[in-house]
Amino acid sequence: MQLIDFVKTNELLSVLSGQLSASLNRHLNRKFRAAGLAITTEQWLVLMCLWNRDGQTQQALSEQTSKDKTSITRLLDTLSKHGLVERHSDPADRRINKIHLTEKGREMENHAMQIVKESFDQAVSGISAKELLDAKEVIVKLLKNII
Amino acid sequence: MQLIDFVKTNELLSVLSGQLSASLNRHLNRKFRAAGLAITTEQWLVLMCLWNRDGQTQQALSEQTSKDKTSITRLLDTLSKHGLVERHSDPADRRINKIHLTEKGREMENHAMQIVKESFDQAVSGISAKELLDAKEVIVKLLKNII
DNA sequence: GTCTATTAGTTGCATATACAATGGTTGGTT
DNA sequence: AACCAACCATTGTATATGCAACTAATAGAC
Repeated sequence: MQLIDFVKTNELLSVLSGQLSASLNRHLNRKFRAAGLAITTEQWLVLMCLWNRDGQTQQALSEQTSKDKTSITRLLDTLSKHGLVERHSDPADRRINKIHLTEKGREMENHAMQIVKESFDQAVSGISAKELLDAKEVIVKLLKNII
Repeated sequence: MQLIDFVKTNELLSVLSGQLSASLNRHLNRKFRAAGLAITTEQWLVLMCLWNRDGQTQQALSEQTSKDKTSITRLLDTLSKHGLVERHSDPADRRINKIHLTEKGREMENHAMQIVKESFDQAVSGISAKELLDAKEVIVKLLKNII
């Protein structure tokens, strides 16, 4: 079998998942922008961790988001530049930064999550809960295989 | 229902798909590097289009890969810098660049596709063909919903 | 107590991505 | 022929990402 055929018939799933991820990101980014929210999907993911529990370390954010700690450093640079979070050095362990939402960052939660919900509802329309659950399980299996 | 709970229970699929895509990319990038192949997953996707049919326009590559044409311009800048492709201006329509593989770019096909196959086999191990097919169909439905 | 290993975070470098605006080119309309 | 709309590609700007190498601080071994 030609390798190119192998890809055409089988491997598309990984390409498809990339396109799905990119499409979802683009879609949500445009929704945020259209709503006047100056955040990206990636920033939203970090903010969501903080809305869930404020004052986490960069390491913890890195683990929850599955992003490299370098990416977290720079995402927080941007969020900080935009006045949504602040780094507070921990006096008990000076290696650590505790990341805290600003008032502006806290206020953004409801609006942002409303946009996300609308975007999600649109994405899953016409797809049954069982289909979504099954797909989710397959994705989790795939993820475990390539850790 | 708190929006944060909504995310925890339902919306994870889009976050998961992002993590799957990022993980697959990282995994394949590392495999390429370990094999001494100086390409990225994104570059491989473009090269695969050209291995399938050489001499395509940037517009065509943009459509096949679902990437912005700007991204294609810059991916081709990199591929060209690395000596894997060449832009040939079309004399019949000078707006168009026809993208051609170099010898080096052509030679890379078998090795790269072998790496991809290994990576794919690892990712799908223990997952049935039906599960993969079903998941693929759900992904396609999601994609259609957010075009 | 000192030395070493580990941990947290940052910086340098390369790559990838998108949107907006721009430069040329072509083709259809009049 | 002149004009305008549509099209292809590029550039400017901002963001995101990862790996390697680094600094600083803590924890553990002896």
